[in-house]
Amino acid sequence: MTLRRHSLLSKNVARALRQRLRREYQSGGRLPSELEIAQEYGVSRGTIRDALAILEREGVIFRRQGSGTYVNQYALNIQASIESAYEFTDLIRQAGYQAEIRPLSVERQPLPADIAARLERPPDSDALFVRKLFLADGEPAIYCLDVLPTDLVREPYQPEELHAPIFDFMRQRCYQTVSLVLADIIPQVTEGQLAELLQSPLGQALLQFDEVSFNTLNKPVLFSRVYYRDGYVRFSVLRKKM
Amino acid sequence: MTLRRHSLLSKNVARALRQRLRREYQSGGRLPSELEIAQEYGVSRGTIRDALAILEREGVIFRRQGSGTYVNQYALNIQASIESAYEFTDLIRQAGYQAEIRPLSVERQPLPADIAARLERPPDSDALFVRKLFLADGEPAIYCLDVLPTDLVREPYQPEELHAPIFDFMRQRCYQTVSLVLADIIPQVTEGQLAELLQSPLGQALLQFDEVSFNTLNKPVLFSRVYYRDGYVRFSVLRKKM
DNA sequence: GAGTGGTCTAGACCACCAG
DNA sequence: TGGTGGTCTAGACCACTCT
Repeated sequence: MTLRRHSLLSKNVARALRQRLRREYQSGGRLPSELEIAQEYGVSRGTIRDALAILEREGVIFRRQGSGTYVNQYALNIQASIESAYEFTDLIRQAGYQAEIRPLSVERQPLPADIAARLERPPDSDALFVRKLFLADGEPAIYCLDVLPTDLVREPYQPEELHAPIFDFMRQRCYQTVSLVLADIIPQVTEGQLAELLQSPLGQALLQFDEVSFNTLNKPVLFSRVYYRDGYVRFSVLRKKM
Repeated sequence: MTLRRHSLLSKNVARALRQRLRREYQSGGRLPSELEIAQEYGVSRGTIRDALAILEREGVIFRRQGSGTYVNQYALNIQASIESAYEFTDLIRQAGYQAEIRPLSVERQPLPADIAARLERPPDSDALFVRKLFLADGEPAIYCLDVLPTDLVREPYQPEELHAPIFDFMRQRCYQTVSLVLADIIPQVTEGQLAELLQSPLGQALLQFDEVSFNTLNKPVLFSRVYYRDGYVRFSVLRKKM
């Protein structure tokens, strides 16, 4: 069994500090010095700095050399950080709505050329096309098309399994773990079928994400095209100046 | 004078490695072990790990415990990483176009309530409204409105100075350094004035960024609303699974 | 079992900020 | 001038991967 110590001391401290910030520093303020925190948690200063680095990357704190470590009260309330790959249902719930999945279809089709190229597969090779709709308080909020090359599937499965999150399916039936997602952000306008599916008026703006997912060996294993209706889910980005 | 050593050893190594990757690892591959790299550069393993951590955050490499450090050839060619705050002209140039700035207007107006709230200012307090257009190969690509509270301006200035990047103006005339930008990503449709300005047909999709910039003390100092025409600049996001 | 990355420690010196 | 964060070192042990 994995020991608690390994791989988690700094992360544990980061988690503890994060909770403490939400409790005691809602309106900002300065943290104790790194040395004090280190002594308080009984770890070395380096470990504390690792923990603080995690929180700094999240934007939750910022540091000023010679002065101290401060809390960023604004970053505590970001709706959906674009850098974390959440499940869609989590996204919807975090935005304050009741989440629901509506499976639409599962088909086997040949890969169109553009998707084949991004998956580094020969064109017209066989793939699973899985279409799903995600509802927020009963209203369509997210439409998702997943394209999975058929030859990756290693185990037999029930069709219903494709209604669950695709990453779970890939782990269990393809032995593929996704570790990285490269997404293109594309503004889009509702038209044609999309209007019906999302019950969105023609000409309304949407956010389209074209995503390629890579496994731990950095090979592309999944293409996804996702449409977000504005209003239900909104993304925030934290840009740091260097 | 600041010594070369301080604050830069790991960043220097990161830069050197980044260049080396672009030269020698365009199609992926495995790096030497951390110990070997450390000896090669004559630094400790900890410093190498700091450097590799920078590259890993950029997505340029990924590591597999017990196996090695590998190059991610896909992340090398991202057009515009959404997490770095570039100048607009850089964005356009990186996309392969000739960049040009066209100043539109500078006005003093009272702050509307929604922007005032995000800047934590009283409504109707005075602010500078700076409007600019950025062209790619002569075609409108980005429209930008900057809203700067007037009381932040500390030094007299020439109107032309507001044609330069706003962050430069803030540093020089307001003594304000922006260290963090919080952006909301909003899909939008061309309409009204925007169509004329961007010379974009009505009903075309745009990307709108609503940004609040914070200074080093984490106080909001600038609101910006930016519209990107799709096609000229496209954003990519790298999502890491944890 | 040998080699890799992941984590942690203890100590040092530096640049920066504030009183 | 004392305290803070920023950086670097040398060494240790661990879990994981590969063969």
